[in-house]
Amino acid sequence: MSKPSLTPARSKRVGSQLTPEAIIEASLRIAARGSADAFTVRRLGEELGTDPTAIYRHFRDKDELLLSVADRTLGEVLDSIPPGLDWQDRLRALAHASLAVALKYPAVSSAMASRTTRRANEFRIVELILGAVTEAGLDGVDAAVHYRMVGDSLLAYVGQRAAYLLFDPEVRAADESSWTREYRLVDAHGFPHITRLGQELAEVTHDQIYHARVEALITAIERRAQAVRGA
Amino acid sequence: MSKPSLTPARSKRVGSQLTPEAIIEASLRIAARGSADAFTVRRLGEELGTDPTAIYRHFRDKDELLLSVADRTLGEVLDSIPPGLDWQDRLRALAHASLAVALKYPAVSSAMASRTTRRANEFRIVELILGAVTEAGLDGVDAAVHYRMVGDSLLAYVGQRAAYLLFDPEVRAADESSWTREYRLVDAHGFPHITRLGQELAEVTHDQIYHARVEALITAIERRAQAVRGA
DNA sequence: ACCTGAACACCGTTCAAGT
DNA sequence: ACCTGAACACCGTTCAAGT
Repeated sequence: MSKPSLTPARSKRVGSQLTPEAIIEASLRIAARGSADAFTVRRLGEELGTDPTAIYRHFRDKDELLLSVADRTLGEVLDSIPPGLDWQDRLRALAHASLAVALKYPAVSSAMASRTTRRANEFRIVELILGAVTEAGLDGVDAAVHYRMVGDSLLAYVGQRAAYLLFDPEVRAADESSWTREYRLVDAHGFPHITRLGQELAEVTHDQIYHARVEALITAIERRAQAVRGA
Repeated sequence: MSKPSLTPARSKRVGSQLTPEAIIEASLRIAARGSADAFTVRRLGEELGTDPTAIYRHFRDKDELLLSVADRTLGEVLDSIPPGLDWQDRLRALAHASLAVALKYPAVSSAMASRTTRRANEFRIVELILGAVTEAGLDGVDAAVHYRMVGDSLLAYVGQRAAYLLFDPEVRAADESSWTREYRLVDAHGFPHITRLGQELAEVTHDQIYHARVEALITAIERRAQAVRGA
């Protein structure tokens, strides 16, 4: 990672001021490098060609910057959801886009798994989910609770996947191989199910789990809507 | 946090050696203090009355210690699941116990949300979930995928709740109040659903969301079992 | 064989000093 | 008004030195 000889890092900073916009974009570039490049204040200074502490002139602290950066990634999620879908496919498209963006910017998504940006694009996603559960037939408390179920679950899922991407390669390798190593060595009498399903457990894919988790949310909404209609 | 005058911190370390056991127990005591006391190597040294680096004689690194500590907390989860429940109630009891233990040791649960301990108590929990989905009527790939759906979802959920507990009080306060502040100020024409459901969104409880998320998992298993029986 | 403690390579953030 | 850079209070981990 030694500097190339021409420009310091990116824009020359030709007398021009640093802007929140430029800081957010530099953050996205760093985050997009995944585990290869930690998203730190010092690294951000390098990327911007300024002193690391210069960002404190534009953001109160790193957390406030993170919220702004995260809301920008939510914009990317929204942009990739096509119009004209029914509520189920709208939620499927949201899940798909959320995962893609989370894997693109793992440091951001991982840090946001328990958080709220409280910014413009988050409002739009909330409105989108509320529209979906409303179209499904829910209202009032039911709509609010099922919105939170969907929103929190998606956030948790993509955050879980993103965090995994950020671990040391050797930690990840050890976790990944557990189904073909530690779990294959368990006592057959004490653990009959693990023994019987060893092969299948080792071969489960992220895609299968993703599908099961997303469809479980949709089914739950359909179920509740049916119960409400029946009453 | 100045030392009291009598004993250094806990056991006197009366010539006796440090043991993995003592290190794990000290870790659990620190983790149980929540955000009041960060789970760091230096803090662990204080708690044990030894030099912080002494633990490297017993664990390769902090991650390996974390896995051992986490597996101990899984033992607490297992101990609080009563016998004799049908598969649905067994999963409900597992979810309930997992959340309770995660909120008791937030630093551990938060760090484990994307991880595997690959140790004894984890094997027992996997066996428990596989037993439940088998009793529900699933087998082979279906059993494996639905086990992962349940296991990963519970881990993500309790990790999400635990991580939230560890944030600065002011960060948490800002996130919590968003439903009564930022979300109440959105434009009514651009965000009709948020506007209409503002009150309900602000009043949703953790309990309601937890219930919806856990029941969604159980329903998904029931659904798949019905589909398999029908074929 | 195990523990100590200095040291290293990192973090986020503050604040006086520069322009 | 904004950026710089030294400094502070932290991290996890290594390694030579002690016992």
